Amino acid sequence: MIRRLSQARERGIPEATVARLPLYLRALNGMAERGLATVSSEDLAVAAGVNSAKLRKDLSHLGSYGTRGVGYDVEYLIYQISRELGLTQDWAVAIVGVGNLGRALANYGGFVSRGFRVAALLDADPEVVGDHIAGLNVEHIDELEAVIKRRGVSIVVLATPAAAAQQVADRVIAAGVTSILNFAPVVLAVPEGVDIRKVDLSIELQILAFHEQRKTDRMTGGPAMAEEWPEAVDL
Amino acid sequence: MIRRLSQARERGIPEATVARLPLYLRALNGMAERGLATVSSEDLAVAAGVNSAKLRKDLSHLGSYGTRGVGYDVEYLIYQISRELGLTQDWAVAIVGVGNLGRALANYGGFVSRGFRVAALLDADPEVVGDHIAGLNVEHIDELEAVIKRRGVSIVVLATPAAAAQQVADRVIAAGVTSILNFAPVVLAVPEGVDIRKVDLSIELQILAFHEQRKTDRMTGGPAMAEEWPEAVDL
DNA sequence: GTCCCTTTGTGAACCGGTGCACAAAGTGGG
DNA sequence: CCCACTTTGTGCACCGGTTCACAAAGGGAC
Repeated sequence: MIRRLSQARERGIPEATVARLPLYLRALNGMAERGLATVSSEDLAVAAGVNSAKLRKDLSHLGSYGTRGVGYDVEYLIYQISRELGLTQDWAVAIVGVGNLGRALANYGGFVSRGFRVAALLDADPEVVGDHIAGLNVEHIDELEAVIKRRGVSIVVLATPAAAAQQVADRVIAAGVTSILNFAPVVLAVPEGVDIRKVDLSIELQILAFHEQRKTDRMTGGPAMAEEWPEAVDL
Repeated sequence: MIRRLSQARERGIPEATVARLPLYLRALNGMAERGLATVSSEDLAVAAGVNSAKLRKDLSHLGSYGTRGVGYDVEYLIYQISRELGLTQDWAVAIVGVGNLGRALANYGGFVSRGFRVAALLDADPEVVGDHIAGLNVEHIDELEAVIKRRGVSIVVLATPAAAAQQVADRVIAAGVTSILNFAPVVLAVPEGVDIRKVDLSIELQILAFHEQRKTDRMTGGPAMAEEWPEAVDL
C-alpha cells in the first residue's frame, strides 16, 4: 500500500500550471541568490509576472508547502518544484541540425543550468560533421540511433530544415525517444504518447504584427477602411 | 458612417484564433505551390494539425470566405489571412543582442518570407560592433533610438543577456516601439499598451522533462516513490 | 492562553475556447 | 427544375482555467 502523503496530491497537474512552474522556479532562484529565506505568494507572483491567486492555486496542486501567516520557504519550494518538473535528474539532450540555430542552442547556457546536458550534436552535412562546437564533436546523422542508445538521450531538439524534420522525427521516435522540441516550421505527425513542443519564431512575429496593425489602425482612423479589398463585394 | 461589410466582422478576433492563423497560412502556401485551387476545411485542418470545426470557426471570424459544397479558394484565403495579420505591409524589425542567438535570428529565412525585414542589428560589445552579419552592419547600442526612428522600426527582437533585457526594453519603449519579442529569460515589466511575446527555450525543455518524467514513472512503478522526500513529513 | 494580524488554500462564479451536430447554402447530374 | 450530395457556418453544451473572496491556519505580542 502506498503511504498517503500530506494531502490530495493526485496525479494530474493542469497543463497551464506545469507551463508556469519553470517561471516560478526562476524567480525563486533569484530570491535564493539574494538570500531571502521565505517569500509570500504576493511577492513571488509579482516576480513571476502572474496574479497571486493563480500562483497559490498552482502551488496547491503540488501539495501544501506554504505556512499561513508566513509564506513559502524559498529553498524548500525550489526543491519541490524542481522535483516535480523532474530537474533533480540529469537529462541527456541531442540536437539535430547544426545550422545557425542549432549552434546557438548548443552554446545556450540556460540548458546546462537546469539539469539538461547537451549530449550530442548531429547533422547530415559532411561539411559540418567533425566540427567542434560547445565542446562537442558534431556527428553524422547516420549515427542517430546509435548515439541515442549509447548516451541515453531522452529528449531531442530538432533544428533541421523544414524538409528534413518529419523524417528525423520518425527515426528518433523509432529509436524510443518520446519528447521532442521542434524548431522546424512544420506540423509533425507523431504517434500517440509522443510529446511535441513547437517553437516557431516566424509565428511569434506574425502574432505581434497582427496586434501592431490593430494599434496603428486605431490611431489612424476607422477599422479596415484604408485598405479595403475591392473584390470583396462580389463574393 | 462606416460602410457595413458583408457580415458580422466585429473588431476582436479571439487570441487563440490569431495564434493559429499563421499555421493556416503556412499550410495554404504549401498548397498554392502545389497548384491547388480550392481546399476543404477538412483537408486544410489536417494539413495544419487542427480539428476541422475549429478551423471553420476560426475562419468565420475573418468573414465568410468559403463556398458551401466546394471549400475555400486557396489564393483568396491566403490574401485574406495575410491582410488580417498585417503581412501585406512590410515590417522593419531590429534585433538587439548579436550573440549566438541574435546571429541565428538574423540569418533565419522565415522572417523575410513573411513581410518582415531585419532592418538593424545592435549590440553593446565593441568587439562585435562593425561586424557584417546577414548583409547588415552591427551598430552600437548607443544608436538604438536613432536607428529605430530613422529606419521606422516597429518590432524589436530582444536577444540580449538577461541582465540587459529590461533596460533595453525601457529604451525601445521610450522610443515608441510597442511590440517586442523577448528571448531573454526574464519577466519584463512594461506599461499598458505594449505587447510582449516571450520565447524561452529552457522553459520548453522543462515542460518536456515534466512529461517525460511522468511517462517513465508510470513504467517503473508507483508514482513518486523511488525519490521520496524524507523531510516532507516534518512540515 | 487569548487576541489580532498575516497569509495560505480553496469553493464557486465566471470566461474564453473547443467540439458536436445540424440547418443553410451551394454544386452537379439528369 | 428538382433531387441528391457536399461542405460551410454556427448554436449550444461542455471543459479547463482564471479570478474573487473568504474561511481556516499559523505567528507573535502580551
